[in-house]
Amino acid sequence: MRKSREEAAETRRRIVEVAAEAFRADGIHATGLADVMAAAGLSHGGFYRHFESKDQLVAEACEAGLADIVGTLARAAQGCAGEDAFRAIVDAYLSAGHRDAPANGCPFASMGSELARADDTTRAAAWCGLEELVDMLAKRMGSPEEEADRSQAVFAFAAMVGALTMARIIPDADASASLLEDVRQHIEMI
Amino acid sequence: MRKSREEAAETRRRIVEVAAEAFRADGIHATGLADVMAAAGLSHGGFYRHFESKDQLVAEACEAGLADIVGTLARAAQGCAGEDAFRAIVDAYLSAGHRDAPANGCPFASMGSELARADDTTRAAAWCGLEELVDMLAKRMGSPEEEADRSQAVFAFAAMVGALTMARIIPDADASASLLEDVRQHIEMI
DNA sequence: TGTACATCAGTGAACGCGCGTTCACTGATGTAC
DNA sequence: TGTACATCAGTGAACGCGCGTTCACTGATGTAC
Repeated sequence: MRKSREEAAETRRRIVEVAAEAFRADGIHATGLADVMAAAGLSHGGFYRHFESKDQLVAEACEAGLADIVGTLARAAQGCAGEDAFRAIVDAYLSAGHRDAPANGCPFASMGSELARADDTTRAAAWCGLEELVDMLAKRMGSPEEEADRSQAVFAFAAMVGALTMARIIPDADASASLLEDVRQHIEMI
Repeated sequence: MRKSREEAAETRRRIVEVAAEAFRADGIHATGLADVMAAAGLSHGGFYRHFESKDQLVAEACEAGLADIVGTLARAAQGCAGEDAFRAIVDAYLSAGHRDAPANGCPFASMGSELARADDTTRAAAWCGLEELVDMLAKRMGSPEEEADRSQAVFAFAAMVGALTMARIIPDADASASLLEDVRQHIEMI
């Protein structure tokens, strides 16, 4: 039953991808390795041929989820220049679509409080992703000073993460939507 | 071994209090009922004399945690008037002390992503607490229009929740502190 | 007020279940000659 | 290029453990007369 090296690498990649979705959809703790392996079309016994532990998978899945949202937001800004690009990113992040599809969205909003308790490797990966996201926003702010751009980008991103997290908690659809809209408008006035 | 009605009510109150701390410290999923009951000085078998399910405890603990942070922030603002009171609340929320003591802090920051997956009762309780926190901030903003105050308070609180969540994820102490400081300064310029 | 009995807060053991992890096994792949 | 053998990706069953929940039991509290 041995698979070729390329097939094995593809399997590993698929496990990380599936895990990145499952952890964001259901939470890290609530997602079992058997769930992940089944979603990848494998029996769970083979997990340890690819990873040392669940923690290692969490770290890699976190990294993958961050690369995912970085890509999604970059695509949302494509074709827009300067502040329009900034607005496009904020709009995409604070959209009902993003709120309702955590599995493909921002790991900070979908697993933020679990990441705070994750091990050093995972938190380092999360930090690295945060820097990418902040840089991405900062480059599209266009104020005179670079330092000010970065600081504003941090502020904007914090508001985005908090708003999306709370929009998912609020059980009332209208209240959830108007929270997103409130925060969107204020960020775009920065 | 039966206890008096008052003793039983006190026991119940203690279980909720202890759970509110444990869930915020370690997460909802990672905290077992046996842990909670042991921390309350009880064997875990007696849990169902007081609650129908873990979910019910989660809802009540969420409510208790929110009342906790509302009280803490109100106390922080005591003796300050108008915008000084607003600033005092923001400072307390975005402090290193709050970051390093999640067990007694804001449930949105410590369990935000888990609350998004909680049942309707818990999410309703969380929403209710959110309204209280936003009102509390709004009343201390002092702009001409009440509507504008509320909208700014929502924005400020979203940034506070996002900032604290990320400050807990970032493994580097300096970077964590400067994120809090960045966001604090921007909120106080609103 | 005193007595008889029902109630029920809390104990401690047990339930079935799913968790992360391990392991013997399989057979196709990769390697050495 | 062909053959012999080592490697190892994936299977499926099992490990010990902790989970949420249930239950028989205890004895002090509350209630009815």
